[in-house]
Amino acid sequence: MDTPERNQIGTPISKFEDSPVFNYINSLSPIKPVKSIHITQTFNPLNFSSLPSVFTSPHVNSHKESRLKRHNCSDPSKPEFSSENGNKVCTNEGIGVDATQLYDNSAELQDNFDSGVSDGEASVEPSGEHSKFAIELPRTLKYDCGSPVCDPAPCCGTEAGCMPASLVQCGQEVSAKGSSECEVHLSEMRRTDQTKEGLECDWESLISDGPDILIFNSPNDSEAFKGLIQKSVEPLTRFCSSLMSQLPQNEFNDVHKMQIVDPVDSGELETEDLLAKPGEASELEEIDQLQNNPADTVLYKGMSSNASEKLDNEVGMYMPHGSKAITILHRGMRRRCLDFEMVGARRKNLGDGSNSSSSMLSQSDENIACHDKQLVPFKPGGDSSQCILPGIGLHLNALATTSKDYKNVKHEDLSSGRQSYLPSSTASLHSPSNSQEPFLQSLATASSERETDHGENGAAPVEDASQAPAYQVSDDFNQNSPKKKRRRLEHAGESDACKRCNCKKSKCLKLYCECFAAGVYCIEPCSCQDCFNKPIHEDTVLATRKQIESRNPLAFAPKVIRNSDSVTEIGDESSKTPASARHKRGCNCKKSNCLKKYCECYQGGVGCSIGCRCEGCKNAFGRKDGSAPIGTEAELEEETEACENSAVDKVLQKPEIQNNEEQNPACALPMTPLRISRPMVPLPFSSNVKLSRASFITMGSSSGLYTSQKLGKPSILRSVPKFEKHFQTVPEDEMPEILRGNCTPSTGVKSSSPNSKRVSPPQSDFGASPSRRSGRKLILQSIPSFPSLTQH
DNA sequence: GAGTTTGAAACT
DNA sequence: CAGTTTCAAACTC
Repeated sequence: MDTPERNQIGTPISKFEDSPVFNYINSLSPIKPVKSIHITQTFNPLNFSSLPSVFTSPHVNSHKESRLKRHNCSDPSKPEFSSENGNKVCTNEGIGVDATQLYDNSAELQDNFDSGVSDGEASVEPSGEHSKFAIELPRTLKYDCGSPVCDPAPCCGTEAGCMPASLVQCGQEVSAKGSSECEVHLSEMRRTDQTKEGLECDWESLISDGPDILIFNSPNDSEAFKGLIQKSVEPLTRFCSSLMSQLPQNEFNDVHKMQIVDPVDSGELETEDLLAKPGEASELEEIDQLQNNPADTVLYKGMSSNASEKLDNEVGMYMPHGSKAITILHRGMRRRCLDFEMVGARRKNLGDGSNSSSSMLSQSDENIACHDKQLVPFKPGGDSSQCILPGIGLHLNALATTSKDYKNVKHEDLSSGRQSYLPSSTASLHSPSNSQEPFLQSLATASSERETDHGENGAAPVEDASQAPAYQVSDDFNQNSPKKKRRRLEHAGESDACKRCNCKKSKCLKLYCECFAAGVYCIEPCSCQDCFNKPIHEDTVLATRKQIESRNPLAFAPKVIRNSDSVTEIGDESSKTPASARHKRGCNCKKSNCLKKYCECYQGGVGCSIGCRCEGCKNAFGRKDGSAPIGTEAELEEETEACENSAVDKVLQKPEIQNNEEQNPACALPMTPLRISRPMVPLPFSSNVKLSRASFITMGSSSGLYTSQKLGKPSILRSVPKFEKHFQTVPEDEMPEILRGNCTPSTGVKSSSPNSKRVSPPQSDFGASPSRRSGRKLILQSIPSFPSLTQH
């Protein structure tokens, strides 16, 4: 494919169509067309516009679904287009026509990429717009990845933790399939949310069936990375991806270096610089750097030679960034869903793993496991959610809110992660990474070294990472009794990703089980009996989840929605409820006065709202009547109450939490990347309930994420600040989204969900309230980063 | 560690 | 939709 096609890439689509090559390609396997379509979509700015829709969640899903169907019907000629493809196309919406046109191009591009090494060049050649676009995406991704912690951390020995979502997914997908397919899968995964169960099946089948070797085929790691990125971003076209792959790599490399040298500032500066210089020049510079930095090239690109083994490592290296970016988009979904789904995928891959290098799989698994473990904590919260993140469920939220002791959380996450065998890396990824960030930061230096090593020596890093946490793990193991667990949770941050349940009759397949509710698998530390919430019973878990979600679409959604302070200020309810965040459904406390953890609001560190049906509410975070103290007041109250109650934990922990939240916008805003991701992610999971909320994350799911960012020290996260702004705004959005989707009658979620009653109040408030509007505006603004890319 | 309390989740 | 039961966490001793 070295032929003229490359040159053509940059040329207008029309030319492609006319070109014989185009026709030839069309005649070729249908598969390519699909991918191409996918890619094309990514290019089209409209696609980005579609992203927002994704944010909307439930009702959005419905839209997408309808669209998908339409597309599918429209493209009967292309049997190859599975529902998945259709979905993809649909997501692009307005793009439809363009997609078809680009379709061919994309195919060509793919061929070129496949051919090999030339990718980057080819991608570069394309017109400035595309290239810029591609570049921007990577940047955005970086931002998303955002939290410096996450990025660096992954690189660090802790990779397991960091790698998480992106790696997990990428690793799984990549390992199992090819980068190209990974893209498809990612899109599918997104879609799955949107699409219905049927689609899920397809997705799974694809994963399982997917060529194991695509990765190997990929000329270099960059492609795999690209794939990941693309997956995350769908909108990117292949050549764009190629550009991204190069640029991102460079950037990433630089970032890593910067981080290593000066973890704190370097990251941000770079990101800023990149942002400031979106132009081609920057790209060229980056490219030049890559070329000039043999080491980097070796790390990222060099893989091609030794490939399989190194790929994993490299992928891990890359993935964090790409994955993060992706995660940002998909975080919400991934947290939980990823945990479960991904696990399944991974299993399949493992099962099939025999073909590809076992070593790679094992490594990826380890990484994933680590991530999962981290995630487990959560939150899912993201990162997965993730633990995603801490995923996003209560855990995630709690994590976000309670990010009490980052260190503690980290320990738990890590320990739990290691101990537990969590397959779901994706969901947890987000959250986990975040949660771990602090910890990672502490390890930063070591990690940085590891990264470098890692890039060079794939396997070693992983082992190191595993080892590093080991000591922590031991601690956790020592504490198995419920009380100990409790203490752990309390100290570590209750919510943190590692939730440990003690279920005896529910088999951990009901929302009674915190682990299950958080979208994470139970792990060793759990004292549950007859536990089915394990990867082994993935099918059962998924089925149960679906069932529960069918009853209540929001069942796995984060229970606590946090609004930014600004929003609260603006918001109508917010005025009433000082708390920055609100419990999704509201509590129903009657005896605890909302002063104990029996109260979900209190547990989540949020004030009670109108939606609460509690009696005698004295929630320190904010009373139902709105008298609740805001900010300092709340803290004071808490402290006083804590003193009264002699709840030492409360005094120590909660105040911190509040402080964290308020002080750190990111923290305050559950929105951390995870949440943002959530919105971005197609809640559509509806079909795949799994993905839907998980936020992880939280962090849902990806709960861990929140904490990480919040907790994350500025130094590491510095690069993040900008993101935080976006996120902050986003968080607001998130609430609205959740609420919207659920609340708005149109969404239908409400109707379906038993909780709709409870939910509705807050929703209505948000919807009507100006605050909410502001939230949207913010969202739009915040989102721009993505759109900006599209604009080109 | 055992027992009690509590409120969400699940069921009818 | 309301009421009841089940469940597991939170809490107390």
